[in-house]
Amino acid sequence: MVTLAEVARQAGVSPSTVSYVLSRKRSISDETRRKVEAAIESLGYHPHAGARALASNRSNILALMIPLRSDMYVPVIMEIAMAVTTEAREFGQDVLLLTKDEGTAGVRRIAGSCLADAMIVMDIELEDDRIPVLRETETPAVLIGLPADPAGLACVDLDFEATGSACVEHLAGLGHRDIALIGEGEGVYKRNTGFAARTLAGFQRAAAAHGVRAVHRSCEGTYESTAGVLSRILEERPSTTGFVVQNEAAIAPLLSLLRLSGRAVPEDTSVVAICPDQVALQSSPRLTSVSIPAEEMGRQAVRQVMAQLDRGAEPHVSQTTLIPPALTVRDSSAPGPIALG
Amino acid sequence: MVTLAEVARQAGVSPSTVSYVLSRKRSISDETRRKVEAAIESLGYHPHAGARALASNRSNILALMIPLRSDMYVPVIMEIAMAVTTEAREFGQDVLLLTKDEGTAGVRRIAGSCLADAMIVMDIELEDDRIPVLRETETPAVLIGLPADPAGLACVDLDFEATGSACVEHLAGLGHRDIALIGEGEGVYKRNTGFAARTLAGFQRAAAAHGVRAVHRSCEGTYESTAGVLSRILEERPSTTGFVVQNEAAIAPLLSLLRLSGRAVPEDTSVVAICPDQVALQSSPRLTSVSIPAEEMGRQAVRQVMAQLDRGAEPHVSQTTLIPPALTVRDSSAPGPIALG
DNA sequence: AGACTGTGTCGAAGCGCTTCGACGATTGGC
DNA sequence: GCCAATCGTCGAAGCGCTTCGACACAGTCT
Repeated sequence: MVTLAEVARQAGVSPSTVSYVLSRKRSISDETRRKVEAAIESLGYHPHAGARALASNRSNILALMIPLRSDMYVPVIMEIAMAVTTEAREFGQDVLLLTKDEGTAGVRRIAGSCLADAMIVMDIELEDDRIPVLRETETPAVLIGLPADPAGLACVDLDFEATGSACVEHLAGLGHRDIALIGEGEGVYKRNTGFAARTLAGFQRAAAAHGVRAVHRSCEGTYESTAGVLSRILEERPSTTGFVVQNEAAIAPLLSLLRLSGRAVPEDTSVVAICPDQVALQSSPRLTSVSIPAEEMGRQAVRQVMAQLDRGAEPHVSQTTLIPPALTVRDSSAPGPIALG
Repeated sequence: MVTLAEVARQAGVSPSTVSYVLSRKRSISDETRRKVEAAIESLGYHPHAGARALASNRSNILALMIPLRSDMYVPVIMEIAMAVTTEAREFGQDVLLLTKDEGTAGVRRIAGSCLADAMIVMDIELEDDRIPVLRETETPAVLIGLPADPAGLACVDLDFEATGSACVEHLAGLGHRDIALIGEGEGVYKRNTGFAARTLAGFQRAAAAHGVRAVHRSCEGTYESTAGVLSRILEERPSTTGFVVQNEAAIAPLLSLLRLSGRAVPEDTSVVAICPDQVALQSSPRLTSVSIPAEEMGRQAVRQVMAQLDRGAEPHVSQTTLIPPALTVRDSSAPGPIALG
């Protein structure tokens, strides 16, 4: 182990000078800086992380809590994790991986041991029990997702309400007058993250604003469940020509069911999905979709958390960052009844 | 921040006694232990990670280096990462997430700063440049994958050679006399991890042993490339009735191409895949497959690395753990020409 | 010229923990 | 009942770093 003291000796300066060269917290003459940097280079010095954390009360570590097993599409989680890790390095931070199943005890452990300077928490539930602990321990934190009460905490998420609206607006703009939202399973609306409910709200608001008739059905995602949902919709509203799908698992079944029922996509029926680009591109036809901005969310989360750390004890301005949806038009949506006259 | 000293005061003992209660490195009377534990509990004490790392020269952190973006199936990487994290917690360790793109500099940084006690390195290339650095820095490490020269390093991987053999044996046992291996793209055989080459070796060895005619073609995984490979195989060896596929991307194309060419699976042609269970189960028909034992690999890697840490300076017995393949028979393989008489 | 203000550097204290040696208090052997 | 061994506890010395106050020196202003 090469220590700061050895660097100092080699450079012919005192240890504190080396420290100041590294931290830039005091001015250092060019000559001294050069000597010190040369010594660091030649010895291959790296500051001891533990010693640094102890003395400075900063570990330069961000804890990232992710779901252990998830209903969410795994590659999205992975992409967020990678974006967080990459962006964290830009700030000289490392990332500690925690699993959600450590729960509140995990949060307490990290906060109590000063293992990490801050936390980024994924898979946020509406009434997430980690949130009160985060508040109580005063851990700088960013949530990826939006809880019922985000007061005092920074959040980053896709603007699902705008997403719901955007899908409706796209379809309405194409002349569809009857549209349906095929959503997540029942449970997701109650229990979980609230994103589903927010999408629905945006969907309904935009439908009302554009004078479009809209129905919403939750769907378990299996082939059978999707078939049931679809046939019910078509029975009640045979004139339905536009579908918005927010359910990874239901996408493939929906497409093949539409085909089976003789409704060509996009000629007879338009489909807009809310899903990762990868899924939209793999489908046939390639889907018009609002993508899940995984990388953007990861980056934003890190930036927010670093901003919190930098501003230190200053007033806790917790902002919620809702990333505006980006709807990409592909091959699954086309003009509907009105436009066609 | 509650410190060990405060716990000591509250319990009416000296700080060192509290430390020994925690570390169990010296015997402590039951009464003292109880008092100390009560104090810890009531104060919600967690040892300061940095201070502990500094004093004990152990960070209780494992660094996990994973590919940033990968050709590999992302959920497999995720599953390994989750298994590593979960298993690490069993040993009281946390996991630091690094990306492969930090390369040798990343390894040096972690080793030099004592940020982690050991490394688990994924996505190992045959001549991986991180390996010499791992040796040179004497970082305890486990590789997930098998490099050309694993000397002095512990490795964990699926036994791909046995996997290749197992697939052949399954097909041969069903009476198939002409079989083909549809493998990864050209590049993978040269550049990369060597698993493809090992599978091929096992495939060929078993074919020879069982007197089965075997061909191997690499495949880029696109629909077109798969079509080309398949038609070439069927042209040269029209009697081919068994396929082994080691290429995520080629599975779906292969199945639909076989269907198009009028070869029913499994009635006319048997297919065995080497892929995650999830993929095998999603396909239609559900595929007979050798799964990628992601969780097992993650767990094993942690156990190995902890064993290295525990045995400390003792002779460096680096063992390579090859996980035996498990072939699960599903709906894509059935008796071939011989068995049918 | 003297008082003052910056600059650049140093010495020392201390962050919270582990661990070594020391030291009473028991205990056991004879 | 004495000596040695053992047990349970303590005090103190660091681990490698940051950071505060001090200080020497040079330049600026009356």
